[in-house]
Amino acid sequence: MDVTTADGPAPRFNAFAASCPSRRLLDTIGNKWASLAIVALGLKGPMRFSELAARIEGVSQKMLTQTLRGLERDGLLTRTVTPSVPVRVDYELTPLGLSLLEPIRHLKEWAEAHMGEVDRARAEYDGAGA
Amino acid sequence: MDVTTADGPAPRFNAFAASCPSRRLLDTIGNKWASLAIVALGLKGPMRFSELAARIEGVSQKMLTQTLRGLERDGLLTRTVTPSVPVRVDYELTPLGLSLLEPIRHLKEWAEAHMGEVDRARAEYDGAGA
DNA sequence: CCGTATCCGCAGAGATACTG
DNA sequence: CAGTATCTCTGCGGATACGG
Repeated sequence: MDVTTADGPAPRFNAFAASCPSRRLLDTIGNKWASLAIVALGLKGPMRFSELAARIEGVSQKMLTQTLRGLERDGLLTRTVTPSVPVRVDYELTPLGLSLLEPIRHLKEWAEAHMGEVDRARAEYDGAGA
Repeated sequence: MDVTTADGPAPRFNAFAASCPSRRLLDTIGNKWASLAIVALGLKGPMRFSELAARIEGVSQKMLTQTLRGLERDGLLTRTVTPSVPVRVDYELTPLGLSLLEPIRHLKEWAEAHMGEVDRARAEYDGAGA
């Protein structure tokens, strides 16, 4: 989709432009359902479609399918279809997907440690404004 | 949207629901321009509005203003207005904002290390599909 | 120089119903 | 059970013009 940047031989990574890998990563894990799916699979191991749907609770079939497809495409998880009478599909993190749990954990830790401050700052800001 | 989690004593953080702090954090740093602004300020120290606009390059005034306001509201940066003849406004990360650079750095490192694999997986997936 | 206000277009999220 | 297809509608994001 991104044809904006010509086609340089990926000279450096520190670009602030859209071609930066970090930006693309944020598009993935910054996505509401994608991060939840990754964390869910990371905590519980392989899961079926309906398990994930129940676990995340709030996601629609469409969004879940779309999200999982994207993650599969990115090589973060595998999709295994067992053609039994009721079809069974299992999703499992690849090593690559598992490795992504680490930075996500750091994010989570920061959130748990500091979101209280953010809430306070927000309340104060809103209060002062009003 | 049930209000069951109205004001509990923050029992656990592992919720997959929207009330989880991690989710809210993702809303912030998952935002295209917010992360770039934070990283820019982290690398270069205090910056003026126009500096940021030039640095990020691609952001509109509206989006930049909106983003910076949001980050200010969250206590991640400070906004200092110097009422000179042409108004001068400086933005600077707070300690809280600086601390956020750490998990972001982890993300960046993962991206630089693994986005190549993601690209390959994506190419293979697309190729096999077609 | 910095910011606000307004309008508009479009991608994406959700609900629903159907197929294998 | 898992997934696709279709429709609608919100609201983000961009361009523009104006104010302090």
